[in-house]
Amino acid sequence: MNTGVLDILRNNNLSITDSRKKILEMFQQADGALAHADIEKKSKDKFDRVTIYRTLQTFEQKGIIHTIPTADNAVLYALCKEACTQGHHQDNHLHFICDNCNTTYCLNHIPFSSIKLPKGFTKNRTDIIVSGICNKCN
Amino acid sequence: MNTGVLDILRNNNLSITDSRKKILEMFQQADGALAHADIEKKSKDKFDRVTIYRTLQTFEQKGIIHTIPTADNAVLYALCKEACTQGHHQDNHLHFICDNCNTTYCLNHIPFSSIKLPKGFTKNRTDIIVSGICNKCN
DNA sequence: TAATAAATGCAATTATGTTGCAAAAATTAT
DNA sequence: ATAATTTTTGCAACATAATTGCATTTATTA
Repeated sequence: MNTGVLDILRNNNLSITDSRKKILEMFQQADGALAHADIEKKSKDKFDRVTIYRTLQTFEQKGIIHTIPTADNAVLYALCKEACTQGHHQDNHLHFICDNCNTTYCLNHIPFSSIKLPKGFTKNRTDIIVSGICNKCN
Repeated sequence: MNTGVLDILRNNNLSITDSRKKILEMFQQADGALAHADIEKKSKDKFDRVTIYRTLQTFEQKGIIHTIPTADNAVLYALCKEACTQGHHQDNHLHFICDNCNTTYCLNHIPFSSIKLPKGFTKNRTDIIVSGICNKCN
């Protein structure tokens, strides 16, 4: 458990601190996406709000986590499963948000055909967000 | 121009007010997506911020506009092209956001294969957001 | 045109995110 | 192992975004 977390931090040249370890563990255990607010709630009176913002930002820059856009103005973060490098995320997979329990799943294994854009458009990042009811709520 | 706006409001059982007319017109003229902030800027010292919030909310509920999730926590709104009814949006089309000029395009005509979810998952809404450089900036 | 219903604008409040800086912790060099 | 250096944290202050209640204004209906 803890070993993976330490490795991730070391591999990314990040100082090993309490907050980084704890927040990374949360993502591993969540097995889904977390919002800033979720982390704040789960780590009751542990870390400052600012620390959480900065930690998420650092993780995102390093390619440890990626953002998932949602329609309701709440940015979600999830662990990058594939090989992301600093500034170049490769998480072009599918995200599913349950309208009922609000859990966000990363459905890495679901394929989707690559999207052809009109002439003159260059693709950088693709986000597919499907919402509906998940298997637990159905 | 104005006729269409009035029809839309009437068809949705909405009182015809100045702000609703103006904001609807903005969407029609924009031919793309608008953020709350865009509307606030375009309608200089005309409507209260709160009115804009409430108008957008009303339009969204009625199925006149829909939200477009973005990675940078800025919710965008655009006119619904297809037949949306209250609470049931059908805007399962593609959105393209230019990383350079920030314009958001609704690429209705681009097809994409429908996405098959794992067993137990029910699909309600699909959002595909592609970001990159648009034809004007390329 | 009067009565009723709905929408607006203002003020106050809450939530969300950012910045600078001193204290604390982690890394490194000795 | 300890001291010097660098990085991170937490606090305070600030800035922005969004929500709520209520009185006034505007639109709809009778």
